[in-house]
Amino acid sequence: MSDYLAHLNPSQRKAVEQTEGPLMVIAGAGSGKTRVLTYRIAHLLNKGVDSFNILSLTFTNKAAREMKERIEKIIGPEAKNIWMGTFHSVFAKILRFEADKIGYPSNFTIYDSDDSKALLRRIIKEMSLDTDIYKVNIVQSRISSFKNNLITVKAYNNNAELKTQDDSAHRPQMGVIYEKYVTECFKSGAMDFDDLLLKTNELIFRFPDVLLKYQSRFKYILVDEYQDTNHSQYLIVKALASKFENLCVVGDDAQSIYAFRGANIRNILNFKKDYNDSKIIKLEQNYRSTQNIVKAANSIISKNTEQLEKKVWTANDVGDKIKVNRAMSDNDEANEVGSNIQETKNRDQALNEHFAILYRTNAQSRSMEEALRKRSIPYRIYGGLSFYQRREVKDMLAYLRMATNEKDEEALRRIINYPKRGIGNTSIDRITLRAKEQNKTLWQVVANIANETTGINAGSVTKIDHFGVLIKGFQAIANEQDAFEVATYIAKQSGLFRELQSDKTPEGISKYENLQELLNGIKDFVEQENQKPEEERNTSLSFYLEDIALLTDNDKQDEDDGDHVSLMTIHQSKGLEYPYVYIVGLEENLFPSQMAMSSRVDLEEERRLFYVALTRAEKRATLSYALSRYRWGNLIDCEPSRFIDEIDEQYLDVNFLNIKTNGGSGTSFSKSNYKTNVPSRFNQSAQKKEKTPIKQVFIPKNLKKLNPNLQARNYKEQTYSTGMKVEHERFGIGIICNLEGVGANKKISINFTEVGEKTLLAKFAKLTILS
DNA sequence: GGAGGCCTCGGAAGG
DNA sequence: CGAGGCCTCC
Repeated sequence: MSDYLAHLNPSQRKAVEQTEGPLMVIAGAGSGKTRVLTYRIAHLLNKGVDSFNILSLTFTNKAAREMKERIEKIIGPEAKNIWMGTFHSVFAKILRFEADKIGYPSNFTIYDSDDSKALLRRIIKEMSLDTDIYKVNIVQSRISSFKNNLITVKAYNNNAELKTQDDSAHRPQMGVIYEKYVTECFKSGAMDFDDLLLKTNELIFRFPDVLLKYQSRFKYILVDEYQDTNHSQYLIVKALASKFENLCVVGDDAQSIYAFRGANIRNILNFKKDYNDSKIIKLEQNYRSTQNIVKAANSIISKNTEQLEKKVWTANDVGDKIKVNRAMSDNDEANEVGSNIQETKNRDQALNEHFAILYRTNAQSRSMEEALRKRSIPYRIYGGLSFYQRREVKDMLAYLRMATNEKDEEALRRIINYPKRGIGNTSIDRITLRAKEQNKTLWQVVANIANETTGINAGSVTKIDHFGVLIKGFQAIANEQDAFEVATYIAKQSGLFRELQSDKTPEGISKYENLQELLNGIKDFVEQENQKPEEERNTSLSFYLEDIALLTDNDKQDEDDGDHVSLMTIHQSKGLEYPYVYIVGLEENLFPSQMAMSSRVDLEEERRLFYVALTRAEKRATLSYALSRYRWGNLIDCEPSRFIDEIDEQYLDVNFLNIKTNGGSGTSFSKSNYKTNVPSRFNQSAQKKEKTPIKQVFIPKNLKKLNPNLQARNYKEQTYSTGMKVEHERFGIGIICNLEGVGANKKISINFTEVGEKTLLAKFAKLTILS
């Protein structure tokens, strides 16, 4: 390992050797960033730094894992002691350790965004708010941005500006929703992803001794993809590094494509101001791409106003010019790509894995997929629904969660009636109401249902009681046996296994297989733990759940990695490289996205996205657009993207004339063209919806659900006879013309004045007897 | 209580 | 067009 410095160019070498003090490395695309990071850590250890004193933060598990593997290769098992992981996983670990200080149990649940959404949906509904205005996605991203900017509920309520924003977006209840959401999460012993950062901030700012402990421990801190950090992450890093200031951040402002989810590009642009005696090293030599690609990419990114100055260059061949293709339709475009891949494979003897097709939106994958399938070219689509987000997997995990954290309300709601066990919405609403009245958790009511006054009928009480006993049984063994034994037991006893096994549809079979796969994963986990020395070993279910809470699809390792063409969104392609890259759908309103057109800031992010796309290519890049494409079932006309015009012509190989349709000289957009006076996209969508009549008038709809008395009245058994005049909520007035069956199955036929004859079940037809 | 039809709405995505 | 939440109807 001693000659590792010889593998580096002068700037890379400086970045590795400059170990003391704040350092920012601006790493251009393809400039050997990962190499620098790994060698830097190796160098620290080589110099005698204790591996326990190093903290290395990344954004994805994949990046963390890869780096760990590479470092292990260089320095051996010593690498295992380094704290290396994503922001979320590292701070979740610390939070579990210090949980009691902020009032959380150490086995707190981590709510994923589906859990958060379900909770928010319920809160909005309970408050009887207009769901067209209080859209879950908007509310969620708003709360997320509060948290990522350390705006607690209290801070929100003291912040006139934010409140005004929400008021003018017709969402004056935002603060109340936020407050309820936070309270519910806390009651459930749950943190969402943003909490992992927010609570870490709370922890280190409220408890100086805790901060000092970790400051002293992490003498050397490295942060990868610094341009993607949000404010919350920025503050944590700053606090932890403030004792030793041996902080090395690596990033590329030109590749910042996550501002939309809160990343703050200012963190990288302001590094110099934040750390007085900081050094900045630029890695400008690109080892990946041809000259044409590098220069074309530079010519695009130069259109952005705000960036750190750097000159990315390459010593590689000039290479082919960038091809621009035009197609009549999305399918034509896909066929062109398909046949082009076929030709290239034949001519250059390229493998499938040398090709990537990149697009702006996932919906574009379908036509590409068809074109490849037609030619029998193996492909793999990346992205889509992650394994852990699949319904059947989440159902199983919900059982496991209930077994370890009984307060977890989202988990309870998910499984209380799945598989079907006859506990319906009415019962659940009554349990909810009782829990509210008694200030208990749902589980406390469920677990003791026989002694709770809920108004639930005896039959349902028995069913709920059975459910409670079932879960108690799971809880009892959760700490006694290892995760795999517990999970297998739960899969059988809960009825989940039976439920999925009985479904013989293709989807059902695949669900069953997914459940099996989950169990296999748990088995692997247990086996891995068993290989560890006894004092480090932890095969418990709760430890398993902590382990996977922060995993995502890409983290499930190497599923059949045959030779295939890769299809993915540009966002997913970040950090990857391919000899041949096709960037498709270069059309106005698609790329740049329609939603990014109204502000310069958004448009610049789209442009950086294009920069990322182009710089994935090593040998050849091909751009294409279609003149028409199906979007949501409609055929629409398309115009070529302004981004094509923005590339310096000398690097382009345009296969037809007249691509410029924007009225002459393509590069002459003025700033005012991009910028209209739309204050924010929140306001925008609210204004659009203003005409919608406000639903709040119909409050009773929701009240009824929560008020057992009202509900009971409707269900009261009534005696009907033929000839009676009755009124139905929806069908209006009618005369009973026939009665059939007895008790619960009694059916009533009614001849309604307005809608004619209907047959209804007596117990559900909410009839009022008129005469 | 629950199966199935209706309606709505749609960005990119890490943890 | 397609997925998923919601509502209806038995």
